[in-house]
Amino acid sequence: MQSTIQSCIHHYCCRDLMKASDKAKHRNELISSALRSAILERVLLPGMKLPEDSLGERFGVSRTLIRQALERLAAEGLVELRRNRGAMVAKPSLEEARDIFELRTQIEDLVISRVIKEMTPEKLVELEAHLAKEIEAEHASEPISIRLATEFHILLAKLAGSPVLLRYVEEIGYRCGLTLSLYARPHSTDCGIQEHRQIIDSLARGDEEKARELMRSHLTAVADRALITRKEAGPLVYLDALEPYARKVRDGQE
Amino acid sequence: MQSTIQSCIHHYCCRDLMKASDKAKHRNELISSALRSAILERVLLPGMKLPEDSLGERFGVSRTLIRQALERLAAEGLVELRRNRGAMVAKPSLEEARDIFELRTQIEDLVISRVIKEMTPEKLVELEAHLAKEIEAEHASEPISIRLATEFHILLAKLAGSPVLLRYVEEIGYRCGLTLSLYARPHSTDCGIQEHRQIIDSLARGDEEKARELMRSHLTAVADRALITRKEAGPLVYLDALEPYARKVRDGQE
DNA sequence: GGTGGCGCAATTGCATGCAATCGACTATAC
DNA sequence: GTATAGTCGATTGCATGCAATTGCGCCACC
Repeated sequence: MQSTIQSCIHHYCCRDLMKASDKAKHRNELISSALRSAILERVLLPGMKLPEDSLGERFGVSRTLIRQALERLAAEGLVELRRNRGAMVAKPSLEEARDIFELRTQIEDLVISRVIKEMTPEKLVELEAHLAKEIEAEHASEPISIRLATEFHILLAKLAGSPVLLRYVEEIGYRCGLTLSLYARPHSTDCGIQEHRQIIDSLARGDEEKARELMRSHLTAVADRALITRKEAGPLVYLDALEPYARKVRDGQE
Repeated sequence: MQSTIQSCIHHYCCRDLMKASDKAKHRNELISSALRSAILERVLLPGMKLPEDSLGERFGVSRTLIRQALERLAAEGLVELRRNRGAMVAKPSLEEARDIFELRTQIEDLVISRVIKEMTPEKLVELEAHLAKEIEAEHASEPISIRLATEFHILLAKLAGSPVLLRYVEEIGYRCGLTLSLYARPHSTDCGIQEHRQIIDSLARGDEEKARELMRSHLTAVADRALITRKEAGPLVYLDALEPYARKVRDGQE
């Protein structure tokens, strides 16, 4: 009796949705994604404490899942985890920030040279569409521009067609986003939409040398514009602004 | 009463060992390190199942810790984690293997240019010492040569003086080690000790161009030598050879 | 008034237990 | 004999509970 329903679901899954079940994410991944977004959108500021209990309550899950998410983010460098003293949003040092940008420059150089080898009209359309979103967000002066700018680079990595490359560009891009939120002036959203524009154009022309050069100077420019002085960390209290992120996870939305 | 002993230890720690307590690793990290070593030393072969229960029993801890370690290794790409179906040592595809080596080449290029800027006689001595270990291991034809070769590159990254760079070189180096164990002939331990020799010499001369060129050709050579045909995965049964690794963790050794 | 030790509250570290899920096996129908 | 449905054992997913650790405030003592 207890098994009939389950069996149906089970066999249904196995037969028709084999791939979907592989794609199904664990809940801890949903939570770490939510926290990642919150960090990149400056809802959680560097230095904020992230106690397992409160987070668990907010997300409607137990500390087990929260801890898994935090541990993951710590491995990515977005969160600092100190033994027996809890987690907090990472506060990368200026030197660390420079190192990350340097590494990013090096890696995205590879992205360009790969993406240009497999460029197609469809991919160009995708890039244009993303750029349009960036421009729109800038006009509305929405605070998600850092995230969108980061996602432009991630989209490039996706189009490069190497999952490995994508994974590292994502991770390093996120870390750069975090450092920007710590060091950059809040509304220096001139983070190079124009430069994204030029990169797309070079890719469209198939001009690899130019595209690589542009990407290199784009990234060093972003770093130079941003990494000047360190802003002091925001309030250490822990905000309710996290609620919308939690709601999405609780409702099982992406 | 219950608190006197604890307090003593506590205050002792706090006062005299502040740094040590920060350095103290969580047990899950010890476990993931142990598993990582086991994978790189071909004690755990690609495709082997890694059930939480058996591992927990062997390491003398609960499934909670094992799972954390596995999750970490999965994030690093050494382990594949399929929903509700457990973990196994990753079996990177040939294409993935190529991508990783390509990325590695790109990153280690940066390592060279940084390490050469901060080269000192002491660092050269360290490099020489490591090379000596490699040669020794080769003569004894010990099976840890893949690990040692990997650690040569990691040592370089350490000497580059960027924790961020070190972290990624480590991770990608480990993944390359894993792919080598899947694709390379077991005793092709000619994995370029001679080439390591030449790289050190170039670094000693301060010849950045040459060193970068050597590193690039070294890595592509390693990849080309190795990534030819795929060996079929070893037995899926799960070996007791893990015991020495487990013992170290249980005894609290590094 | 400053220094050093102790207890307490808050928080994490980890083990355990129960329910859900998966793959394999068996039985039944055609 | 093949194909489909149902069951079972093994294994993971997640919540909960208890013990250990940490930092802070309090008090004594110099």
